[in-house]
Amino acid sequence: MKKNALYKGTLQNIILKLLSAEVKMYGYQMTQRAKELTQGELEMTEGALYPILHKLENEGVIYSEIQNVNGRDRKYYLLTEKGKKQQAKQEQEMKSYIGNLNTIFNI
Amino acid sequence: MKKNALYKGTLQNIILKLLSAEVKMYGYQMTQRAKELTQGELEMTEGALYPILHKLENEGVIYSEIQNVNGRDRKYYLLTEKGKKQQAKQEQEMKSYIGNLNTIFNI
DNA sequence: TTTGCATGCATAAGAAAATTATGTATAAAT
DNA sequence: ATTTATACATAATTTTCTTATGCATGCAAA
Repeated sequence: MKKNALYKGTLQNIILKLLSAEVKMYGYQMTQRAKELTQGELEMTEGALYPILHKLENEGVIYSEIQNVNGRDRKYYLLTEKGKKQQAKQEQEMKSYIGNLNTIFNI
Repeated sequence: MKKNALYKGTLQNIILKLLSAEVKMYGYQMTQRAKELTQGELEMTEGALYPILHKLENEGVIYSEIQNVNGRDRKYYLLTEKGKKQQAKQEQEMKSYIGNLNTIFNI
């Protein structure tokens, strides 16, 4: 099985959750945070991450601010008001999903 | 979001887990059991289910027995020895996965 | 000092894993 | 009689990811 196969379909929700827990985050930071939260098990690839971020920005769920740190540009993302609502909704769906998995795997 | 989007990548594991909890199961029965265990949230489609079953059978993870019940044929599936080992392994991966999701969504 | 690794963003091509649509067939219910 | 539930199957399409590639900077080790 592919390393991140189980996370298919959950990446967008994870990204929004990470964003909701901070004032702002940049892409690379999200990959690192996901990795540390899962003890290295979830390695978000850039090929998956950046297209999702661009799509969310196009939908008005997040917006970005370029910031220069130590002579390097970082693209920080923040939730919009719409995004905060959507995040809360999707978090509930994730909790329901996790509950269902617990039900199934604790038969 | 698509109804079963979150379950993408976990279907095979769910099927094996369901099989491990019974002596044998047939396809349609799996869709019904998945549905009742999740209060109707997970509706496994046949287009997803049957190809997975055929693949698992080709790999020697499960085997099948046709049985006629009330004048109708049912194709029952059972785990092979190899399948039982694989199921146990994948169940551990699922528990780790569920644990990681809990970590992320309980920040 | 240059070589490699980490940081940082981005996109294209391809693969994987589902959905949707369709087909066949029987049993039970309305 | 007609719809709904049961039961299996596959093809076409879509979604979502991986892999590969490209560009660029900072830092540490050799």
